[in-house]
Amino acid sequence: MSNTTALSALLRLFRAQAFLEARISPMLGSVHGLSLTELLLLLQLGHAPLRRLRRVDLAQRLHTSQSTITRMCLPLEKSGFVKREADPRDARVGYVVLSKTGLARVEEAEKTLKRMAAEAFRDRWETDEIAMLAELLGRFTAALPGDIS
Amino acid sequence: MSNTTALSALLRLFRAQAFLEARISPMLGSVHGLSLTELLLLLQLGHAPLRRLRRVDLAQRLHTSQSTITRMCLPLEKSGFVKREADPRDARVGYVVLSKTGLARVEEAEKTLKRMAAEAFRDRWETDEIAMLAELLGRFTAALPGDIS
DNA sequence: CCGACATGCTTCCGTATGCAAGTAGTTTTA
DNA sequence: TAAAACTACTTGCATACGGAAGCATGTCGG
Repeated sequence: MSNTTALSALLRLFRAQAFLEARISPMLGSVHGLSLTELLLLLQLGHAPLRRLRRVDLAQRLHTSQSTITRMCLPLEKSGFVKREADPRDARVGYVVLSKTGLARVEEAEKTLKRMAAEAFRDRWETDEIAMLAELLGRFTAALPGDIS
Repeated sequence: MSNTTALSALLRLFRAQAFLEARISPMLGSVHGLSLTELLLLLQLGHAPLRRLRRVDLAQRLHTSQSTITRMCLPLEKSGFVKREADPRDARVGYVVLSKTGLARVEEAEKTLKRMAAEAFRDRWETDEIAMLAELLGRFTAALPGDIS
């Protein structure tokens, strides 16, 4: 039954994510002092026009809540990786802008992540199979804003 | 470059997981009163021999810490879904056993999850593509114990 | 023009989680 | 066989997160 296949794919997706996050997150933290979610936030900013996004758009792109964005940005501001910027047209919105140092940091961390991604696929994977996996996974969020890669 | 493809696949995996969890988890909670992680825990027990597992094995299968298992089991015990059982050979280990009511509940919730999985793949997916995705994702954790599905 | 509603963000509170330390029990080793 | 090392589990502490409420601002309809 196709339902069973769909369930298997879903369960394996959750399992693979937990497995990969458990391997990648500690390394990322020890090398660059960034959590995985922080890196994903900075990557979103790096790929956004003018390297800046509204907080509500960040929340949507990361599938998280606005309050999480608010709190995640505090240490990133203290570290100088992002800066706050107001919108002259609408006083409600607060942009999160990636700074120069933030850009440098995210590029370093992206290299590390790229290395670990290659490591995760090192055995048992052909190049076209990795591309196939990326294509299939991309279907879930291809229509949504914020598709890095 | 193959590194870039691997990075894309990894980023899309994280993104797809966040997207799907955001859709599935609230539904699961409102219908069955279970969080996604609780359901995954109960599913592990349901597929284990004698419907029971040591806490340390549960932690390994769910890629989480032992302390999380300890705390997650408390409300599940209160609800009567799981029971504690000692090992006569080794007084250190505490088995977590799925009860009758727990089995019934997990089977209901599994049906819901199966429906939502089918829903997630409803558009833009052929049956063999879903199977392909499941096969590819399974490679990450196929060698590890606790592969449901 | 102004009252009602909508939007963007922050704060408060409850919950979930990992890590380190602590406890109890088992295995290894000298 | 006794001390040391290891294992399974629990607890304390710090952190991360979501949802509801609150606040400021913007928009719409009469």
